[in-house]
Amino acid sequence: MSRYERTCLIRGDGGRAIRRILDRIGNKWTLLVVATLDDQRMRFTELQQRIPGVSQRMLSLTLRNLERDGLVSRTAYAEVPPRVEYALTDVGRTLIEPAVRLAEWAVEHDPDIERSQRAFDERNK
Amino acid sequence: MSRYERTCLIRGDGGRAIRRILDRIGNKWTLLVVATLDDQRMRFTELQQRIPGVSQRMLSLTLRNLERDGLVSRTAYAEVPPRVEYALTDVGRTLIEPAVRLAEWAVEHDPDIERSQRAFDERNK
DNA sequence: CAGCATCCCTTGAGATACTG
DNA sequence: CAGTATCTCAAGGGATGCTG
Repeated sequence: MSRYERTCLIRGDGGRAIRRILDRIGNKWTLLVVATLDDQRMRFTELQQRIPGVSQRMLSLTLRNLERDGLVSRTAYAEVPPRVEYALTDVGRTLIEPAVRLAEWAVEHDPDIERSQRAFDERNK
Repeated sequence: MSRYERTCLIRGDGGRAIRRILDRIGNKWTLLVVATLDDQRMRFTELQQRIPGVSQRMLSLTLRNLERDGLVSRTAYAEVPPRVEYALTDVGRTLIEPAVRLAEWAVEHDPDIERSQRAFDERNK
């Protein structure tokens, strides 16, 4: 793939492709939920325990959006007390790979970036 | 790399790694600017023309943050009228690869996702 | 247990006007 | 040309309380 073709994938259609995905995963909790469910299917409360800092409200909203997008499946069992299990779908699992690439980039270049920020702030203070 | 190790890259440190990168690139214009600069170094106005919809203010803010992070270099020439050129740094270029992966994922799975959304909305209307 | 409803505050981002 | 300064609005997200 040429350089032009690569960036066209991002810039194509006025950037709508990249916008759609960032609108989905760019928020605070989505990728954390997906990564947590990669281990195993899980109940609501367990998910909340494994994701430090997430509120009931935000976990609920995040899961509903993921279900709507077809990345997570929701299974409610007719029991008392209620039991609901969430799991990644096949499509949801395919998101892990590019997300991990991004995380690798973040971990690898974070020192450079922090150094650059300090230098910049020093120059412009 | 095991499944556990992969997702730990995302979830590690309470999700701070993924948060840092999403705070950087998750906004509306950053990846578009980076992708546009992948072609060639470019002046402010040219950049604005090539990125449909970006305002002067947002382009300015986006470029300053990218410069602060060390992903974009800014070169001002002492001329009248002023000329300023922006270009990707070496670190900035390394971001293209994972970003393209993400865009590929978006393009590939967008039909699935839109179908899932319509079905979800139909069920819950 | 697994949530929804409400309130509130902060941030992202657009529009407009001005400047070295 | 290449920005900055203000203003404004909408969305994201936290805290709290309630419920089938």
